[in-house]
Amino acid sequence: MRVRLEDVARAASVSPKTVSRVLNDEANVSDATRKRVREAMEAMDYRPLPSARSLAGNRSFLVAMLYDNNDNPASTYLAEIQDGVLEACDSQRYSMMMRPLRMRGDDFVRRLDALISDHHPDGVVLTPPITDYAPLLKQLHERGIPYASVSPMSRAGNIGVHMDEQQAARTMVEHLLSLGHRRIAHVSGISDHGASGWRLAGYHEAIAAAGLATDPALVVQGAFTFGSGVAAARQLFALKQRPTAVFAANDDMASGVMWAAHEAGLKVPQDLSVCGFDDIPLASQLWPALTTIRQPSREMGKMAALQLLELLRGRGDAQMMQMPFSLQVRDSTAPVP
Amino acid sequence: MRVRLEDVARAASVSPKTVSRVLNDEANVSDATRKRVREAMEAMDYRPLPSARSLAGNRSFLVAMLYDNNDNPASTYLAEIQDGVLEACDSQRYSMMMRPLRMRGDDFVRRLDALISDHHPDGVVLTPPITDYAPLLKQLHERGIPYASVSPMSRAGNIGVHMDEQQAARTMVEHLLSLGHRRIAHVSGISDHGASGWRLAGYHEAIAAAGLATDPALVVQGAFTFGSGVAAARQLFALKQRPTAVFAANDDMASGVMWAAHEAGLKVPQDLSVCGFDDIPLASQLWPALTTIRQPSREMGKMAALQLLELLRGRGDAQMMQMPFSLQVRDSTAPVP
DNA sequence: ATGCAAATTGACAGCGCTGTCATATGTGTC
DNA sequence: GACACATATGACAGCGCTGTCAATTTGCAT
Repeated sequence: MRVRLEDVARAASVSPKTVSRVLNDEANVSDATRKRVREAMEAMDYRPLPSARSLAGNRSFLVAMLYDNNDNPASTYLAEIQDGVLEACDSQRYSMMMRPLRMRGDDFVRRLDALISDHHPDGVVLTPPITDYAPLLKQLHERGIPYASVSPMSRAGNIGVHMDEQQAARTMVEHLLSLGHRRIAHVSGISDHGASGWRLAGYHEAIAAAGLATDPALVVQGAFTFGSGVAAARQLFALKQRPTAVFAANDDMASGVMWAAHEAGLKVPQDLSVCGFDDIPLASQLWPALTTIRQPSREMGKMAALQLLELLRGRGDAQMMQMPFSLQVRDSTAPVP
Repeated sequence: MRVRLEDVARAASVSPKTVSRVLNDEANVSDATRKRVREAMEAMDYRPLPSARSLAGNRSFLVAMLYDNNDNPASTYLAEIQDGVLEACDSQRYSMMMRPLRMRGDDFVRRLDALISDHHPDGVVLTPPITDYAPLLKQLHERGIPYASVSPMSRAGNIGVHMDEQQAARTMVEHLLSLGHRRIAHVSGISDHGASGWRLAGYHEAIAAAGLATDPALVVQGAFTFGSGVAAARQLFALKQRPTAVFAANDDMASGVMWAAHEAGLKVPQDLSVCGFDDIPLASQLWPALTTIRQPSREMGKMAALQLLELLRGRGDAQMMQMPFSLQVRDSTAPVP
């Protein structure tokens, strides 16, 4: 039979309520009693029943990780974040649940409400691209659900983690500039993903800082997919003065650019330098291996979740943490011919 | 304030117990009453509280999806299965939870027990490679936890889905044979993954059926990683009589083989045909695009979960379903020179 | 109509925990 | 030593639902 809180109480010769206090790290338990109870719990391998705790305490010990699977077909990026969030939740004996949530569709609020009513998460972790969707944040506020974001930008008042994508993009373009490139193209992402804007801004910033003129023809809109990278590259290669380097806003599109280069008979990196963003597994498996930006996704998920849990515990010191990126120079970028 | 079962009961002029019966699709409720209760639920947008249901009913409405993240670093394969499982669970108002579980380590049973005691899943979905790990299955039986597998083979008495990997591998090799290849190599996977054995068996079967002698030098052990594919290929290319085609047991290794071919100055597919297994996104993004086997991962996850839910509902008609595979012929395989 | 089994409905306790509030025990002050 | 006050502990109800079992109604053969 299951060991209940009452059993522990009897074993430790205290009231059930005191065991409950120890279980929840509440104040007003003497050190001696606390120790005795802890030992009894340990000895009996006591495991509180989540449903009973939830019912009585009106909290679920559940964190939901929200993601938009519409524009994010089964990406490894999300899987890594998930891994980190899970690790953080486990460490504090919270449960974690993945919940897809399409931004699109007018029944968005209803679907979000259903999600909350059905699962009662104590808090949620938001992942790109739904970190900045206003109706979502508004609804979470109204429902009183705390949240933390894994976000491409820092937003006042929010907690979670962010990586300075603009700075990362700028660093990437500066790498190309240092190799002597002057005609540097950019393939941008879906415009309503925050990330696209920041990466584009970093590109512009670097170009401007180098004293170069911006050529609108060198910026082509993509959609974060392999195919859109191919299409964008074809467009770029058709220019009278084709670029000597292409910076794609993610690795999938960069792969597409490389594919199109093959197709056009351009050798990478001899004739064309190509670089991406994200460092997906594919990046190091391509031939040549792709120069890209690496962000610590797993760590970001973990940190964001820890911030959220901090908030749930009532401690006020949760914050927005900045995470580092790193430039991965591989074989797809080389000095300008 | 939250709408409770009691509120619905009052609105429908029945006892709470009757509402409970309707909620749980139990027998012995007249059609008229059932309809009236359903309408009241609908009108009031009633959502049962999971924790109360769990506590009173001794079931969690939770399905855990178990995976071994040790040899499966953030793969899209798992993400797709997860998607399918989630869809199935949602459709029956069950919750779903991902739980990593390393097979390795002597505290395996303790970790599994902790997982069960902490979350109380009503059932679990097993994913490769832990579908056939005997201590796991034994422990699940002892704890009385039903499970369904997404498995590379059919095991008597188990429920879930399986894909005939041996047949698929055989089909792939037959494709190479039909292109005229006779010296066909195989790069196998980690030996304690069930999948490796079945794919290897399919390879042997096809070779034998074609009346060819098996050459042990043409079968090289890999580890399902890109790097191990490179290493295996180098070994194969060093043979006096090198193969004209390589069938790798998964796409990552096939990519490695292609990389090594580049390195060795061999053109794919002119000088060497290469094919893989799984159809990961990378497969169609490689240049040349990879010929491979596609399995309906998402659908498999969904079906496995539905079988499990069937079992949980007490209906006895849950079974092991066979799922179809499809040969994706792309650009990495061509007639023998 | 009458009796009897089957179908339908309801009363009530209790799942394992926590919130509220009362009680007991210690601590410092003059 | 008497008092106020803080700290520590416990008694008890109840969270929202379901299991058990008893009560009632219905259907059907007589």
